[in-house]
Amino acid sequence: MSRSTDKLSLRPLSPPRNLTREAVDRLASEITSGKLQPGARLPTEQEMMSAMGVSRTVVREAVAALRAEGLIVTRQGVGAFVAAGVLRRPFRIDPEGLRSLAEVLNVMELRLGVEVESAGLAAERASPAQQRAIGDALKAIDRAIERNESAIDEDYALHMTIAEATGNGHFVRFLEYLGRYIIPRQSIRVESGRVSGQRAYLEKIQGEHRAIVSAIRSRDPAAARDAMRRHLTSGRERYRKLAAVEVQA
Amino acid sequence: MSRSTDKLSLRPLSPPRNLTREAVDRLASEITSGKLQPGARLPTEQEMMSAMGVSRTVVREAVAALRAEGLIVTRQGVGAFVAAGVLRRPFRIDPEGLRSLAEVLNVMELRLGVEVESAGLAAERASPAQQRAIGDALKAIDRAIERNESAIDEDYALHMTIAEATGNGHFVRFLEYLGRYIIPRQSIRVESGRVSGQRAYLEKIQGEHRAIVSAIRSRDPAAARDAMRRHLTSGRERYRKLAAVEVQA
DNA sequence: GGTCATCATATTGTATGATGACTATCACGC
DNA sequence: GCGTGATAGTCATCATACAATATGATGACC
Repeated sequence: MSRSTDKLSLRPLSPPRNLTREAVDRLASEITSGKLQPGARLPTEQEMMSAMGVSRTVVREAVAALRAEGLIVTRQGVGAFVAAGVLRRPFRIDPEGLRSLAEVLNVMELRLGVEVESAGLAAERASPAQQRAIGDALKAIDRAIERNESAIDEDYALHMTIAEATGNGHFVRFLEYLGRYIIPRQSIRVESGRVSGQRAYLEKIQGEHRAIVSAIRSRDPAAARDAMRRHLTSGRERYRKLAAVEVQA
Repeated sequence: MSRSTDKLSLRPLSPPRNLTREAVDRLASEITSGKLQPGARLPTEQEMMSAMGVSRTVVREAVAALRAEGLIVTRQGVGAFVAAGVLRRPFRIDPEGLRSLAEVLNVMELRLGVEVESAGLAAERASPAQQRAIGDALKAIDRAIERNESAIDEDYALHMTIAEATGNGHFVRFLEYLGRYIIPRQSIRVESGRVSGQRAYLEKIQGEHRAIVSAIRSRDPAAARDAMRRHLTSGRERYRKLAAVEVQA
């Protein structure tokens, strides 16, 4: 830590230029830019080799990568073709972009939209068993607070149980996908914060949780949505303040 | 067409089992099953070769595919490792699953959550230029209706402009991803429906659009959210009825 | 004239060996 | 202890060869 290189900032240098990676990018851009229409045939491996000046290994690995991403399909003895469903590429959030506070907040906004609807649908549809699961998840957070734990996992579990109560698997999967981006960061604050304040903070959050669950119990979608919106909005504010403190520290 | 092969049910044979594909599946299952924890090191290429009895070409292509999917990362001179963000795999909706009406409705629900929030944020944040773009998109739909067109593209464009007005790129990208799943189907109805009813139907939808845009213009997030919710909810109902008719036909 | 077997050719799939580049590790000298 | 250099392990790339498959042309057969 005492090294003087900290302030030198002679980093990124060059991103380790990797031929395969380069080839993948080039081909991908040809496709996504529309130069190669869906169904169109790609150049043969030989042509790509000479065109890009690389060996067949590189070309084949690039093709394998694009095939894995679903961008192209290959047929032995025939050639490689742009996949018909290019437009249906997976939705993904670049983890690298999450370095900045703004990006994290952006993801939280997306999550908010999904979770608000999730709470509303849960209020409409939750089965008795699901209602029970939600109640159990709520109690689990209580117990974790009692044990003076951060209750991160239990918190995530509650949101997940609510998503499951929508009966719509997409909500669960989307939250599984997004949740991981958001939750871990929150642990930073709890761990680094003063322990005395943590308890009060968790109690406040738990109050918001109770409002959500209560609305779901009474089958009031509008109230459930409002409660979830308040919960996530204040959570976003908490995160924003925390991050601001961290930056200046 | 008069051939009797129609009833023979000669299945498309077996999906051409190629070694690379097989290797990818095997490795991927090792990872997603948790046998290989994030950060764990994979066997060396040589070990995988002898373990699976394939050539290095196959191993390397499999590794390239997994790297493209973000499941593993390779470091030259060191080895291949399970990516730290395995849990953060891309969110994707299996197009095959969309055959059933229920699945399409499920996707529409997810979209509703995102778009409702999108409208709310647009009402809060839309810049003058973005407000203008939204107004233009609305007028474009009017003109399309005037021309007796289905206005599918213009409809999609309006939703997109609203998403852009959130200033949050994730909303745009998410809608780009989801939109394609939903919109195309709607065209079926319009095209197959009686033309006389189409006009009235489009006017009704356009009324909903106007309510959304008006709320965004007056910077009323709650009203914008409500209007968008009504629009998409009734859209969902329309689709449900239509699909029910189609099935029995 | 139409159908089918056969062949030539093009292309992707797989195998193998060699070489270069990068990294971690450890012995060595200071 | 700390930097230095040698060394071995590993992935990255290249080159070549052969196998498997698809396509179109050609010709035999009825």
